[in-house]
Amino acid sequence: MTLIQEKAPKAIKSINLDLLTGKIVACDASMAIYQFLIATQTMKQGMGIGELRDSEGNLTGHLVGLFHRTIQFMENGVKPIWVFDGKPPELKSYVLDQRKENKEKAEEEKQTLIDAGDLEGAKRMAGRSVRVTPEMMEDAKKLLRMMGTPVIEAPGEAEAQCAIIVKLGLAYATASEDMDSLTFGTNVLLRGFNSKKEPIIQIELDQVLQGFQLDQEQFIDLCILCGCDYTTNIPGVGPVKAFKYISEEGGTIENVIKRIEKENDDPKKKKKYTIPETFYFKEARELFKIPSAIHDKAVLEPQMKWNKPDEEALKEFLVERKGFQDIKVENGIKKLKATAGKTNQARLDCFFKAGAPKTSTTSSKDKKPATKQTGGLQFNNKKSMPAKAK
DNA sequence: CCCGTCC
DNA sequence: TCCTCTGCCTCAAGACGGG
DNA sequence: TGAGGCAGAGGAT
Repeated sequence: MTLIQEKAPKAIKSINLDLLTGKIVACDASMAIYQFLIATQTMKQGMGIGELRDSEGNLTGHLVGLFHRTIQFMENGVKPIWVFDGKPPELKSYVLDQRKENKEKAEEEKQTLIDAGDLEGAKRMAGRSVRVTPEMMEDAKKLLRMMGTPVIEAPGEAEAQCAIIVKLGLAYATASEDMDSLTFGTNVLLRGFNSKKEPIIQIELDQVLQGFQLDQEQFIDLCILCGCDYTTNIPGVGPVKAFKYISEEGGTIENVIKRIEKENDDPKKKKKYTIPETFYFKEARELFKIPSAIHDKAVLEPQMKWNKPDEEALKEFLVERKGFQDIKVENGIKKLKATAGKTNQARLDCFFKAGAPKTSTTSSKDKKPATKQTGGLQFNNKKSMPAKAK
């Protein structure tokens, strides 16, 4: 990320979501669900950590979050597709085991802190111990389908599937916090939905590549060198060295390794880099180049239909089973219905300044949002475009 | 705007 | 000696609406 | 999980 700010500042833009009116956005569902669950945790005096639950004790924070965010998208004429994870690749199991272990540790730690009366600390730990069960995923899919929103079940990682959808031209951008989407080749990445305070950041892949002077394959190797979920990296090599080596050695890790080995033999150099045996860069590279995902446009396209919300089903599910207040559900449905047609017309603005969103190229130290940005998911309905005096 | 509440 | 870079630490992480 | 702040090792000067 800091690399991009440095070498390709033009790739990064701070935007308002209403600039995406008329566009389709592929959203990483697991990521959002996880964030919603964490954000809805609260400290309960004398009772530890509180979460949103239905009468049977199942967590419901993710449903609340998805319900509202989907409505917000639709109200602004942005059509979401929610993409769910399938099976992670084998190479990721090390990372996943690690995370599972951390979660278990955090869970114990949380309990200890609650018993000790340290709710602040317990809340921090609670955030790390959140676990999303298959049932919760199914609830989420059910809800979104009832809302008339497309749900795609990826065979592999959602990130990868989102990127493929965008590459096929079926969506404008991927919404995720994870930079991996760029490695998978999404043209545009939108991030910052996880924070209600910060603005949305748009990152354009072609601008990144241009700034880096790399092609996509070289970029993949760079990302692997910098460290990814699929394999270890080389200790001592961070983003800066990785970029330097990749740039100077023709953009392949094979060449970088050759160079490192040569420099290791050089007695003048003190620093020796050891390439770990577990540096499975070739396998990782393949996963980025040809990820497990639905690549067939003809299979994806029919799944991408936005339907009217199923009012009866939503009430039954959310009110009867999940304990939502019926007035809120009704209001939500009303809003959803009102968006019919709204999503089909691109903003007039877009015709004038084709695809060039309000740029406030966020260079790292531009201070905070200059224009009192109200928050990630709020939209300036006025003046979002400088009217483009013609 | 702040902060309690949503389930 | 200074500077650059990496690695380790810590922290925050939603949306709504009433007051 | 990521982003910002800080310490220390190693190279550059």
